[in-house]
Amino acid sequence: MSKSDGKSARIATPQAIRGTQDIFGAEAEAFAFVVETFERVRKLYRFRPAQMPVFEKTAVFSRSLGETTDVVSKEMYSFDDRGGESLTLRPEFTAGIARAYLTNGWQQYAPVKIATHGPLFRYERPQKGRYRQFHQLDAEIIGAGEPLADVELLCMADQLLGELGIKDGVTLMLNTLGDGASREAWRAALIEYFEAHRPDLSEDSQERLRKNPLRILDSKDSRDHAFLGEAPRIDDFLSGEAQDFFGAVTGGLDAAGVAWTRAPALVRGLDYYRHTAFEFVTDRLGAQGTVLGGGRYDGLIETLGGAPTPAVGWAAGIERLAMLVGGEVARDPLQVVIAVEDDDSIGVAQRGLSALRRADLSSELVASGSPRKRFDKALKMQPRLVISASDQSLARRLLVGGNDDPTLVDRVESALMDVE
RNA sequence: GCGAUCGUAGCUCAGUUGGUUAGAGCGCCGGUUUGUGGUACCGGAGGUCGUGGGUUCAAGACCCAUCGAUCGCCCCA
Repeated sequence: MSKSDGKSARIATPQAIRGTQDIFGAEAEAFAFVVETFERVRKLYRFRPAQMPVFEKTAVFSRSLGETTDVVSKEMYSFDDRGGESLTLRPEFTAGIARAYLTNGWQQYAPVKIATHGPLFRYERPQKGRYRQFHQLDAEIIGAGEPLADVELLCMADQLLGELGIKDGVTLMLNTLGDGASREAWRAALIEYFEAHRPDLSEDSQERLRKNPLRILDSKDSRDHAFLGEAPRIDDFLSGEAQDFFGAVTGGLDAAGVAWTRAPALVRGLDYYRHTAFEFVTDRLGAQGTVLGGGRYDGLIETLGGAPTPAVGWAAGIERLAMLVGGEVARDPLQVVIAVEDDDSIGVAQRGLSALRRADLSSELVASGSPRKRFDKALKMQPRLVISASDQSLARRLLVGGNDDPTLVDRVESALMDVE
């Protein structure tokens, strides 16, 4: 076969799907750090681990999120399976957890604190910190109607951000949407108010007026800003109970030493939210400012056919948290490298490598390339200790670094005791 | 779904108003040197210039389309 034939037979490498990511290197270290930190904090707050399927019957999401929301109407990955049933890759955690709570009888554990994390899917235009397959941390308390639950969740979120070392520049924006009656009265007043100014609103907000009037409040269009100051405020529609509830939440946060800022225009995109709504926001991620968000969703379980059940929860984008953590995450240090400086010593090197790893010492072997360059190659890997394998022994050792853990040498010696 | 910017070795980038065989640094591989806190020198491999059309005697460069990335809008974590 000629050379040109070989070229024409070349196989094209399939591309990754738009909006998906291959995470490696520093990004992967940061990602893992976020998940590990979440797991640790999760245990401190005694949230129970749970795993839900990545796909559900489409109704799980369409019913709970509302048919008209953008998420349901144009952002879901839905498909028919071989049996003709419409399934959907989960665009969020909450609906699936609520479904699992009902179908598995988790009521018996109520109030139950659940934490999970994993991939979510939304068909959106990708940009910084926003992907079609993205990953979230999630914490929920189901079956608890007390403001104490809201406070616990917020404390947990605050501590998580603290332990990730990213609290600088991140603020907790807090609001209440009131109970169902408060929320509806406020919503009606907002519609009436904005309807009167309809012709002067931006095109987007005219559309919002029809689909999601609360969202006009955080419009970025300057044409809308003139009307926001005079707009009806939720505080004027709160029932006594709703006021007390919010007061208990803010009081609890103050007692716990969690800083917060009242954000009267903060609303939730999804209809099932009541009472507490919150977002931890930053100005360091461009348009994707929300780093963690959630609230109380007392109405959700009913929309899935369950008994009225109070619940609160939050979710946080792992990619966004990882970006804030940035390059501050170091890889786990490499403890030992064995440089095989002549090929006759490969056997003793392999025996030594196994012994080191069984002794819980992270180790690598350098046995390829020019033998004379292997020691330099080992040094370049920045281990704590380099062992030279030559003349069929592991005799020569070099500690790398000034402030070494003296026990490392002892551990290596005892691990290698039977090798030579 | 809308608008804008950008796609050249593994990575970061250069490539003049279109003009021979597309370059550099880093990284990788090999040789020599050094003989151990990351040496120095020499050599080598590696590119359908995102992809497909078009204009032209001639396209990495210009035009169109497409795919992807980035930054906004929308939406949302």
